[in-house]
Amino acid sequence: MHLDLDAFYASVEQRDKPSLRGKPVIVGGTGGRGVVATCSYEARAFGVRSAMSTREARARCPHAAFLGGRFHAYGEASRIVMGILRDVSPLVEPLSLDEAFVDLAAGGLTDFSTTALTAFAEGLRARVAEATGGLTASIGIGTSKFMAKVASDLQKPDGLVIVEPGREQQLLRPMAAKVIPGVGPATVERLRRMGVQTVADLESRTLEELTLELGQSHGQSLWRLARALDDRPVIAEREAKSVSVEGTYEEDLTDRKLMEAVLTRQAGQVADRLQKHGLSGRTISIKVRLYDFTTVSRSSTLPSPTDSAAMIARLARGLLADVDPTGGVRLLGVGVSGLADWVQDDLFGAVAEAEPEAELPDVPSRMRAQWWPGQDVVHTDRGRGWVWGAGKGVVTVRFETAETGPGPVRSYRADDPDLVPWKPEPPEVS
DNA sequence: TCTGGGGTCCTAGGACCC
DNA sequence: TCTGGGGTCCTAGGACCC
Repeated sequence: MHLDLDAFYASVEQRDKPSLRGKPVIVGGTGGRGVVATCSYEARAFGVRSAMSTREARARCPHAAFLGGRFHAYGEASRIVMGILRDVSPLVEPLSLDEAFVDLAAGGLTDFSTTALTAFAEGLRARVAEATGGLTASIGIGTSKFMAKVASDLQKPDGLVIVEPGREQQLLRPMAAKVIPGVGPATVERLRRMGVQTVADLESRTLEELTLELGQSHGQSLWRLARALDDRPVIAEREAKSVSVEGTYEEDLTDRKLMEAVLTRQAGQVADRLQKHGLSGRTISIKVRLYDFTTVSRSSTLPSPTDSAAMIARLARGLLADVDPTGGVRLLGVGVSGLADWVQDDLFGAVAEAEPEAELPDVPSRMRAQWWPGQDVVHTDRGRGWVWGAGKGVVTVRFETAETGPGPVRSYRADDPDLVPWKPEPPEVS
């Protein structure tokens, strides 16, 4: 079963503010560069859609209520609904605040006749409405995740569709290929060039044709889904793989110092969230969207995971040095991936995430390292060090350990073949 | 003043290792 | 003159989803 709450954020707003009922409500970014997250059906009548720029939504529906969103309220409503679903079956896979798959066979349900499923689903929709103060949900039920999801979309809002076993292909064949999850604008265009518009067209193509055009993974997935072949299980608990914070600014940023300040603040927010969930990660990334909407990312992987705001900020600022922000930057972001569900002992705050001490005492006079001008941390094959100073072709590195604090200081020739310059270009050391 | 923010998954190339 | 075949890890970018 797939359950989808209708126009979720907008519906919560209309529930909580009676004056908004029956009126167009648009929730999303309200600034000059905002987009629509969700809108009520009254707003959809004016052509407003999710992901549309708020600017355009205002032009189409100037009298709508434009709201920034109260995510606490949405989270609360979501928790209530997910709780009801978990009453039905232990196998509930939330996809977002307003959507979930439920494995009905893993729950108590034994009668899968259409009559019994209809009664069950209508009862569930009534329970959701009652427990949430009137929110409506659309439900789809089928023999796979794919079919359930397709079904829940067919009679939105406030609908219920059950696709009986054996009828999958006849339902899918006339539909546009983009009903298949994973087929977005780019794939639609490639398929169109192949002469594929509908699921039936897709089904007529061989596995070889599709994998050649779309790649192994995507091609095979489409070949299977076009035949309604889908055995993906409902997975109740999925672990997070990354944590990130990003922001688009009303006006493009042009000052590097300001960008560094933004990254530093975002690193703090990322670290807070990591710490709240007991997570830490090895790979620190930044995302930079330039004035022309081109997006670049840079990342760097540490020898061991961190959840330290200072460490993440230091790395993020260092990564920015490798990006040319000429023309202005509209978005900046910081992320941490390669998550581990444990945190290293943090004896010295920001600088305590040293290598295991056993690797440090014997600091070699030569080592492989990554360093570039402006970077104040060096990762080596023997451990981590802080750049103490750099000049006259020499890099001085101070090593620290959690046990002893500041450790030995060593100098390395910057042109030493074993002190490998980090990309992209050999650094000019002045 | 076109085009959010939080994610996931995939691909491709290079370094490196045996 | 000719230079394998697996595998892993890392980085960058892109497509996609809600």
